[in-house]
Amino acid sequence: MSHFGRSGPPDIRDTYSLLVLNITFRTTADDLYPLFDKYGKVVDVFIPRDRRTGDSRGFAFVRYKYADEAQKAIDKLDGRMLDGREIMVQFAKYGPNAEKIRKGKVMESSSKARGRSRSRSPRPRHRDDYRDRDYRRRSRSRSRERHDRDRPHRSERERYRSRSRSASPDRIKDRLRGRDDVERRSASHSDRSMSPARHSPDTRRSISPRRTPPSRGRSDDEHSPRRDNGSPDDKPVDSRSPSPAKSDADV
DNA sequence: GTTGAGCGTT
Repeated sequence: MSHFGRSGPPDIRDTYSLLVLNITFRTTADDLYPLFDKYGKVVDVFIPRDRRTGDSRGFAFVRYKYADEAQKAIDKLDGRMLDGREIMVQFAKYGPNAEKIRKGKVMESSSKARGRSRSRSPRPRHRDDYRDRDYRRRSRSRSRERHDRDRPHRSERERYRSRSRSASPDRIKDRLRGRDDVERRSASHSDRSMSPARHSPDTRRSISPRRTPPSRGRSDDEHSPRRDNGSPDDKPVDSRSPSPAKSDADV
């Protein structure tokens, strides 16, 4: 898409990766290519996008063939106003495949680079953690995260349970309230009846398209569809010392 | 329709 119609990285043997930050969410590689290409030979321009929405994340990667050109672009494009926003251009530090990058230059597996890389790593673990979180959360915008957190969406499962009223622990609570339960139920009924959405059959489907799946409903119902259990054979260590485990716990 | 610190893909 953003690779000029090509797929995947073209070729990174001796290219300098530049990181462009603070760009607008509408900025595309095509917009950055002519801008950066003016200061040097741009090998490729890539803009990470969200896999869910496909929207730009707000930064792009520009690959230069020579460092002098890249440096020049940084000096010229860094701080430039783009679409009403000041963009920041700097050398990329971490490669897509954790390759050895020095000063934004992508070098092949060099033995000497490895030794130096060790002492030249001020904060490598910080990045690893960030990447893991990124893949899991996939949320780039902090505001959005805060927004989601603001909303105690509770687990969808809990919501469903409240409506289904088929929970065992809830039963105890209901008994304590007794009449409250009746009233609540009545209100729920009234509320449901008042729901105009019920009028539309299409809306009903929109309410929970992936909820209440007759096929895998059982699995989703369970809090832990995947667990270590199931195949104890997978853990030979347990079989080796099943007894001492308790001893250690006591101590 | 929103957002704004950061580091990447078939």
